[in-house]
Amino acid sequence: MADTNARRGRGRPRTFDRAHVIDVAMNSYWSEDIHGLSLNEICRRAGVSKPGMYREFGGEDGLMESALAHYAETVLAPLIALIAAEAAFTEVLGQLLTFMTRADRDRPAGCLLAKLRSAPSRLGPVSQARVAALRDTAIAAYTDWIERAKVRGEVSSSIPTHVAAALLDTYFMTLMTQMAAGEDPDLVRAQAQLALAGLTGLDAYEG
Amino acid sequence: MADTNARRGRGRPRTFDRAHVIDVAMNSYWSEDIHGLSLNEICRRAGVSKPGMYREFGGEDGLMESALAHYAETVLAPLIALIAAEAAFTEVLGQLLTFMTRADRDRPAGCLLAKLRSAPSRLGPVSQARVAALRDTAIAAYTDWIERAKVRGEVSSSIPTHVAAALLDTYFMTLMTQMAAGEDPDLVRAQAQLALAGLTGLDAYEG
DNA sequence: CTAATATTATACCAGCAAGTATAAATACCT
DNA sequence: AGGTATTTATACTTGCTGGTATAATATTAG
Repeated sequence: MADTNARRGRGRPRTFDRAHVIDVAMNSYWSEDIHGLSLNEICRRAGVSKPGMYREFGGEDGLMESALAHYAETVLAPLIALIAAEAAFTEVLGQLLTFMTRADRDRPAGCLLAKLRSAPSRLGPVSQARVAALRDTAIAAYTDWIERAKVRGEVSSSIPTHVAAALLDTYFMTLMTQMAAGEDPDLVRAQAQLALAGLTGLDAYEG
Repeated sequence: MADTNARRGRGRPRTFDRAHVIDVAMNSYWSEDIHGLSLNEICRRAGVSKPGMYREFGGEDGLMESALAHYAETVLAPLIALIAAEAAFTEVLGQLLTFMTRADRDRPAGCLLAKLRSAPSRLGPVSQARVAALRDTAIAAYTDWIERAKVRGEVSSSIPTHVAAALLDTYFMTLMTQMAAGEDPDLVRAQAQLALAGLTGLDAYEG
């Protein structure tokens, strides 16, 4: 667990806790305005010197990429797994919407990936590459999801898969941005149900 | 027209062209990354000194608000008028989508209001207030539009008006952000048609 | 006990931001 | 002509940023 400093050799013993720094960075980027959050400030919060940060991550870009990678592993991966599961389309969609519009006290509102995607100028090349890769992963998962649902007749085959996948990607990002902005979860969810009703062919408000 | 300096009195004659400065600022904020665009740079582009800028607009906040107000008058007002017109809901919606997804060489891609709304930390209090007011205006226009369409049976009365209005607001902002990001206009439009199909009850891809 | 080495922490650098003090310039009025 | 009012332009301040040079510190190897 906490033995990030297992290796013993010559030289001054390491006090730099990589995992802790990544955790601080992830939560900071996740919960606050990215444009107003400097590397200096993260160093302060993590109790780490700036040269240490550069030694470990190579700079702001590397730190951001590491934070995003950690976010993908711990937060995004379970959602991708849910999408890949064999369950009814509307069932999975409902679970996703419920999860995304839940006001969770433990974790920040919104989505770190959505934030970084809407602030590309703030990202270095490494972070941008990771953002693009995560986006591709998501699109691929949506594409597979839609195609499976079409086979089952849960999604109309008249809707081009790439359009449906793009809409899921687009709207989930929008939804998480709304949640990050503190908008009313009920209204956010109602909008999403209406926006995504076209996928299933059902009216969101019928019956 | 060009007589912004009509008044003659004592003192050095004014060379500061307010309308020109607002035009430069509007187009700069509209077409470029707001977080990377400094007041210094706009002064340079408009050929104006910084003290002159402060004298005229009070600072960056005032300039931004003036640019946004000019945008609202020249760009947004015609769209609001279109929405307020008495025409079939799907007809107006189609015109709006066509207009918004058109790659116009004359004006920058995207929407200045959408940009400012997604960068609230970059805005001063005056600009923020104007953004909020414009949003309220838009929501009111959407609300009225939806209600008129419901009376005509063009929009199902089972959809709460405030949800429909919120979705229009949300999705138009998203759409314009996508256009500003240079995404494929055809895909952007297809997504929008799918996302808004639930309003009219028609499948976007049926027949 | 010394030398080599790995890590830390302090203090610095250049660049750019928003905002302002101050002095020069150019007009009208008497 | 000379005083007064108004605008302009130069140059400055302060504060922050990402990034780095340098010196102190703490360990192991011999």
